Amino acid sequence: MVSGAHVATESQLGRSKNDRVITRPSLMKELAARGVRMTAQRRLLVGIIQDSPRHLDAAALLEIARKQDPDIDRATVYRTLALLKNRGLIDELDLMHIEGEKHYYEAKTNRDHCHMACFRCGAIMEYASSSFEKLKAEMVKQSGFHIRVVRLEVGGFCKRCQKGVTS
Amino acid sequence: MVSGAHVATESQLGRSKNDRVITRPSLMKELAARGVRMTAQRRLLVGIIQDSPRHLDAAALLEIARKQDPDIDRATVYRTLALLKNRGLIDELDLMHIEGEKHYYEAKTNRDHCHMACFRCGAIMEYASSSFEKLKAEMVKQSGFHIRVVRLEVGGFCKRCQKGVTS
DNA sequence: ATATGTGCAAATCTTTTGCAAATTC
DNA sequence: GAATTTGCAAAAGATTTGCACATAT
Repeated sequence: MVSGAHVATESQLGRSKNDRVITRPSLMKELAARGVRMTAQRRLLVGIIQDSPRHLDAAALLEIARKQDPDIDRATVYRTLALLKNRGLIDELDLMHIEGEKHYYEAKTNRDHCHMACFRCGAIMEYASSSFEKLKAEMVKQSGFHIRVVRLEVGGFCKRCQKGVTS
Repeated sequence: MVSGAHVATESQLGRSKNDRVITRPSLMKELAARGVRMTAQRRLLVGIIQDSPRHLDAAALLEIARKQDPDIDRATVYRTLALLKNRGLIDELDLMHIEGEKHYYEAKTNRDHCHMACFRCGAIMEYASSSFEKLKAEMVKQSGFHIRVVRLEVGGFCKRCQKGVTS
């Protein structure tokens, strides 16, 4: 695939065709495979992250989780996120700090992809392409660096918002 | 330039040849061109950012600045960084949160480049290549997104640290 | 002279931590 | 039953803000 590229809004994630498809392996299975002890809270939080159509920050995740379990604590959310992050099961995003300094999370996908954040409307678009894979391969080859995590984020203005941009 | 790529440690920045050279336009001139009012503190802070061979966080910048002007305040540092960031004159980096949640800054360079952070030794390597430029061009073309800022960061293990990595 | 920038101190926002009680394997 | 996880409450780290005074053009 030479020019293959795919732009997807979050809700379209996984619906494109062939090798452009972005999928998310089951977090639950990955945790089981790693022999991680599962508690009720972990199952709840992991399930929410797995299924969320949008990128959640810790506060949003907590809020959603509390609908199921009002007693769940902020600290548990952070501890679970750390657990998942350390095992490489979720990616951490800033989304160009479009809103505060908090972090956003998403279940690791089969392909690394870029997040494009619109400074005007706040939309987040995802972009995966073979060019990105090539760039990564090139970096590895030329530097000998062993890549664990990649984060490519772009800030600017989406197509719709470009008209009338002043600042 | 097809396979052209350049890996540089921070101190090597700008020393590679031809179109691989990474340079930093003068912040001072850019500010003047934008008609920004210059104060003694701004000159001091901007000069430090311009000349620093390493990526500075707000606290480090403050500390260095205080050697020249012991009265300069943290708030001024943050306000100056915001000014530069808003005008697109500096880039903000996380360096994969290799050390806390703070941000690091660098004067905008003529070419976007990737930062590779080694989780073991903490080294930061920079990587610019035509492939990166191509990827950006492709994103713009396919999505219609107008790019203002790009951030590509990689975490992992540098060549030297790969032997004996367990976790 | 007027608009803008600064220091100070307090506030805010996000994330982390120590510890006793609860839960999992 | 031993080891791990949780809630709570407090702390920590990074950044922002209101306001009276100082500075730049």
